Amino acid sequence: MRYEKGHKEKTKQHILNVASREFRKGGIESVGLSGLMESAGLTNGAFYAHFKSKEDLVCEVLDDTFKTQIEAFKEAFDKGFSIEDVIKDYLSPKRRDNCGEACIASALTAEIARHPKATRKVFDRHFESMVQLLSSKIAPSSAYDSKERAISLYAQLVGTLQLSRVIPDVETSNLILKCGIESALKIVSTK
Amino acid sequence: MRYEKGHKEKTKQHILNVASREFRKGGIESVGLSGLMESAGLTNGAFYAHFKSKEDLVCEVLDDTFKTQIEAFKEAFDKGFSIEDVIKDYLSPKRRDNCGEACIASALTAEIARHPKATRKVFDRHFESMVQLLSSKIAPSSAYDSKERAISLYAQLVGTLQLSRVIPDVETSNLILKCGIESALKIVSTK
DNA sequence: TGTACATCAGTGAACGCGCGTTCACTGATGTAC
DNA sequence: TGTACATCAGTGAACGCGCGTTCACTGATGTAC
Repeated sequence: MRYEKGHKEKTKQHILNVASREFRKGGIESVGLSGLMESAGLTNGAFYAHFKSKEDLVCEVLDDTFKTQIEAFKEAFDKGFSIEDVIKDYLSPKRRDNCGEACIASALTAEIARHPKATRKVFDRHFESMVQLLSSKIAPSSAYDSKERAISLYAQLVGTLQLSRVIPDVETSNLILKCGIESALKIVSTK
Repeated sequence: MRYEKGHKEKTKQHILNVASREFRKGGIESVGLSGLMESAGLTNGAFYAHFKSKEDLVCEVLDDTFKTQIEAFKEAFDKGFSIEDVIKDYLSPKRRDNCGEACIASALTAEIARHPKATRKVFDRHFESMVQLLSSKIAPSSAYDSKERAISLYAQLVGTLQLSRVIPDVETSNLILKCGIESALKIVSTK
């Protein structure tokens, strides 16, 4: 064949990576498929050799990126980073300012809430994994309690990052990050 | 004149109300101006008699709705409702399910973060008012501390409502609301 | 070994459609003389 | 009192443009005989 084995899979993964970055940066709706394929170094027509529709792409991006980000958290924990470290990294100015490389939930939750149920189920699946991972790192009193605190924590993280991004004044924005970290640390600490 | 005095102002306010609801329901980008004007009982061409551009409409909606919602909070407090009551109402299934009538920040923060600085400044102005109002209702240790807790609280509220909306499973979604309330109550309580 | 055909990732023009925006026009009213 | 004109909120067709999607085609390779 013209292309080496696994070429198509590589191309698809490349499109997924480019789409994930552009979605997080500009929102799903603002990304056009022609522009996206051009960014990926291909032409518009090739899109449908890889995906059934734009909504199909959204599902695949959500699945792939969320999974990757949970894996990254796991790796951080495996390397010895604490949940406190992870919180501080998540709510860092770097994450705030580089939306395209940051948490997909912080960028797209509100928009995906308006997508079809099938798409939201993909989100749900990974949300559950994320909560499970976070709760396993929260100092336990009981398993149930840890899960509840993991959910609160995740909501705090997502809400904080979003507010810090919308506020144009950098000092206020930094204060928001600081408050989010403070609150998140309280949530994970045993009392 | 053909129309009674104040007619144009009434029409403009009506367009603002319709736009606010549609923006919160479907996101700003998904709302077309022709459809919007039709929903308001007018034709597309009339739009530019009231607004300079779609972005101008976004600013005016943001200004008007955010102001109204802060007023509504104030009125609730004046009527004797506590901050705990307000939190429970904010994170109720009713607010989650009626996006078009709920908090504009929970619906549009992520999208507005991608809008021009001028638009985000409108958000900023009301965010500061909201924080001030909330902090005045948080049991004080020091004024600064109350402000920080008000910011954390607002981020918790926004993040929780968004996550509860994206999750299709109603039980999980209710659990998210419950966890958000729990965490929010901890933030406002003196310790 | 040489030729005819099958495969298939990617090309690029075209489809109908709705977008934000513009603008000449309508028509009911108020004003001037 | 009657007529001519100004006002102005709203109408509705039209603009160029980019959207998601379709599809006939390309061309390099592998396979069959």
